[in-house]
Amino acid sequence: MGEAKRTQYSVHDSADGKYSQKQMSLSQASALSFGGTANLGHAAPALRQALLTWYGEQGRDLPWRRSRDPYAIWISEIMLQQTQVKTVMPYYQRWLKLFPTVADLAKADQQTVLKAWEGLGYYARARNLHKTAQLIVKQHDGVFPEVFEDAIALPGIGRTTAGGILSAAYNQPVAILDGNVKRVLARLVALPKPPAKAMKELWQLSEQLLDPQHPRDFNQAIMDLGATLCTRHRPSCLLCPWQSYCTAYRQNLQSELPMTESRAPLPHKQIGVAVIHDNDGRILIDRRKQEGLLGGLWEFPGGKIEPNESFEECVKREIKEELDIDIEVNDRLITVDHAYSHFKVTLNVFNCTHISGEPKPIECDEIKWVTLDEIDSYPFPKANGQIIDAIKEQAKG
DNA sequence: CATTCGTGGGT
DNA sequence: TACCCAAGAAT
Repeated sequence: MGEAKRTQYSVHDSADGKYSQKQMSLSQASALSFGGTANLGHAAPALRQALLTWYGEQGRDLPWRRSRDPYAIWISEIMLQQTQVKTVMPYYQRWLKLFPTVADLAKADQQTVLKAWEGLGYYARARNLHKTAQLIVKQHDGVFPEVFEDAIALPGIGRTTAGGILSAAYNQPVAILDGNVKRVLARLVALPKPPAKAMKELWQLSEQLLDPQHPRDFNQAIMDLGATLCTRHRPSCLLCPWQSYCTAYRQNLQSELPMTESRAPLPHKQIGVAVIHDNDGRILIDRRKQEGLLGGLWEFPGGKIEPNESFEECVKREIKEELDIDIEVNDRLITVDHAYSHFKVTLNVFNCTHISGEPKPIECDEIKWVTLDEIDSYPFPKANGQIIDAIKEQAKG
């Protein structure tokens, strides 16, 4: 190789700035020839063997792995969607004590289910768990379905989750493609594009590699590999059972892969929020509609500020529109900044006094006046926790 | 195929 | 600090 091999250029098309800017040499870039089905068929047996041996020695001891109960495994798979193991652990343990069986979950009311989920985020997962539990009781004799087509037809269960459950609970040879597997495979073949742009190829790879003799352990093992060694930052390649098979490692690209797509900055919204007090020491809360953001959870009413509007005007207007009552807007209680997955908010929270009118659920499902003792039994979004703390603090002092 | 869905942790 | 990302699914 001559001088050309050190030629620096962006692998990505910087013209549209879509991919993050990372530099690599021409020889490295030319090695990124993966397109379509990778030729890993011949190496699959050796890859399986190396991975399973490593898993036997270094695999994580996780509570749901000690169980073969499809219900418990299902719960864990849903909780683990876009959520780290460490975060899930306490929720998982509490959940199984609250709802030990599918039947227990099915007969619970949604508020109890959402309260158990409170703080985990992506609340459609909890609503779908509840719905699906009732479906399993009614349509599947109370047992999580063993047929892939039946499983993936259930609310909240996609291809990866179905594969995760069927392989873990029933040892079925069904492939998975979660964040860990995507990253591991992207490095293994030095995938020359963001995983999101190569889903078909990655699924093929996952299916091709899956050990038909040990699907349960293989799927768990490849996830462990991604979670503990083949991490996003500073991967431990020297300890990796796939080191000698890994194209990224061979090309010293492990820190550059997988490729990422840069995202537009999140929009920021200013929200006016009302903590409405009545004359009996109660506060008004409302339950959000089932669909959309934070569906089914409780909140303090309010809404987005309009151009050339003060926070006080915003709060008074929103409360009139949403509840059809008149209030007096008093002092600012607290200001809460919070980031959701696709936008940021500042909650400008004001103490308010109920003046007149019976509140109507115009843009929500339900309204309640609650005391500070009762409020803890309602599921609230994370950002509202600070507001509740501030109200309690205010009541003390 | 792109967007909408939470929250906590890491850099 | 600000941004990225984590055992994804639904629309």
